[in-house]
Amino acid sequence: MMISNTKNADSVTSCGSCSVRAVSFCSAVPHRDLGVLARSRHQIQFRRRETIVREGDAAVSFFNVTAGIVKLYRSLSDGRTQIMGFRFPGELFAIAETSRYGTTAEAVTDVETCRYPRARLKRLTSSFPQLQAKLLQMSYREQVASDDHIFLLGRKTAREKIATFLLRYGREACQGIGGKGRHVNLPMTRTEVADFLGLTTETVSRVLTSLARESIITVGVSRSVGLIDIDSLTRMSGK
Amino acid sequence: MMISNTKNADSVTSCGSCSVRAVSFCSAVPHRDLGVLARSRHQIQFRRRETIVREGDAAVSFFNVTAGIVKLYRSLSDGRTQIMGFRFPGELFAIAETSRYGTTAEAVTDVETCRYPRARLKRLTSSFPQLQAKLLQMSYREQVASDDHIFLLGRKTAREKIATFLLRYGREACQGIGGKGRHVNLPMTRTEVADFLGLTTETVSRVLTSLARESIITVGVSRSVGLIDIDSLTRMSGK
DNA sequence: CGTGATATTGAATTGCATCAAGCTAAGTGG
DNA sequence: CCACTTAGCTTGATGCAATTCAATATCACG
Repeated sequence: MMISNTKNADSVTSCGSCSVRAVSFCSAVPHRDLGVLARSRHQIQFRRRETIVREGDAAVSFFNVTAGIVKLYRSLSDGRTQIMGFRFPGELFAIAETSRYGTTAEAVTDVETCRYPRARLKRLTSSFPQLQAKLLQMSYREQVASDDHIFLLGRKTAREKIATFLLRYGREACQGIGGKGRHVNLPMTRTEVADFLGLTTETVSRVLTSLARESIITVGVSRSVGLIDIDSLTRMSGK
Repeated sequence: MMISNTKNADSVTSCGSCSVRAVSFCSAVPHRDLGVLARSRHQIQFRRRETIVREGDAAVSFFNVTAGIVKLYRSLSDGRTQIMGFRFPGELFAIAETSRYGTTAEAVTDVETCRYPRARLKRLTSSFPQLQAKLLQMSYREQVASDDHIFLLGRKTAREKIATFLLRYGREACQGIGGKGRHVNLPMTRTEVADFLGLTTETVSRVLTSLARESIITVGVSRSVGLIDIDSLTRMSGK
């Protein structure tokens, strides 16, 4: 069994040939300076279910996702858990300038990241002023996503929540997978979907089977969902 | 009756003597360059209930609150409304780099703002690199607040929501008002509280009277609330 | 092929919403 | 300055969407 959290020589990628560079914050670093960036980061992998950073711990690193999906969440001692959001390849997490991490980050799938010391960030942004503009842009985009999520949690019904989720994350999570682009393999469990949408697993399950009975979706094995009637889903997503 | 939305000569403030400068984004502009900033902005007032920007409109300006409170919200055609957050003096809104405003902004109290053309922002940030760092810091702080709100909406009960709100916004909204620092005059209506917390006005009212019966708070006239047993409130806020 | 983790389904419960009055306070115009 | 008006707030009765509790079913994996 492979030990995780270790650099795996096979998978070390140079920044120049990185698959997420185009969409990631590193796109703000000029090509000829990528060496500076590469020297600042460690490439770290995590296996599904592994905790990457823990809410409340001293915030020493920030991360860039290069492969896989990360969830950011908070839990109460009584077990109530809310997932604030997911991070996909090219997205950053644990970057807010606070002394302690504000959320726990956990690998939803096997994940590859670049880890940077936060202390290095100041030096990087002063070396590459574009970087700050890029970080700001990414932060604003996150804010828009948070506002969407706030509306969903505060005012949408279970059906609307699920419809929104299937359209929004189904697509994002599995671009390029499945026939006709409307068959998605959800990477997250029912519990994770529920903890994201402010529901229970039972309710998620019930809504999915009810949508399937109405032939709006199909529910297959291993978290595959077919989006049959996207128009209905869109209408019921409450937009 | 005064016409709103007009510059009122009496209340024009120079940036140098602005009451919110210390805490606002303009603190990143050196004192000797405040003239540049002042020439970029219009000071605009809004009366309680006035809409400042409308969701979906072309995003031409961003605003800095200098007095009063602004709410940011989205509505569905069926009337469901969710307030994403409030903006207090020194805070920015409508600044995310999108072509259209993502939320409606409305004055909760009489409000004074500085309005800037978005087109000017690029020039300002390139003139004052500190500004970008400040904007990023403010954006991250907002993100933390959004995460708090997401948890509240997704996982807290009505009582926990109200307790959290009273502690968090009661204090913030009325610093310096009232005896012993624990008597707050909520500036927002029950409907606004409800639309912020994902509840109905009736539930807000019921929870408040129930907390009053338990002598945890007192509910007075004109939205004044006395926080009697702050420890109980803190415990029940679900932190 | 068995075992633990995930997912579904059913029945009962409940927290909050909805519907429906009434009440209170703050304006507003006479 | 007072009666009228209306927006805002409270309270009560009832309904229902989603949770909770409890089995069972199915999948993934060694």
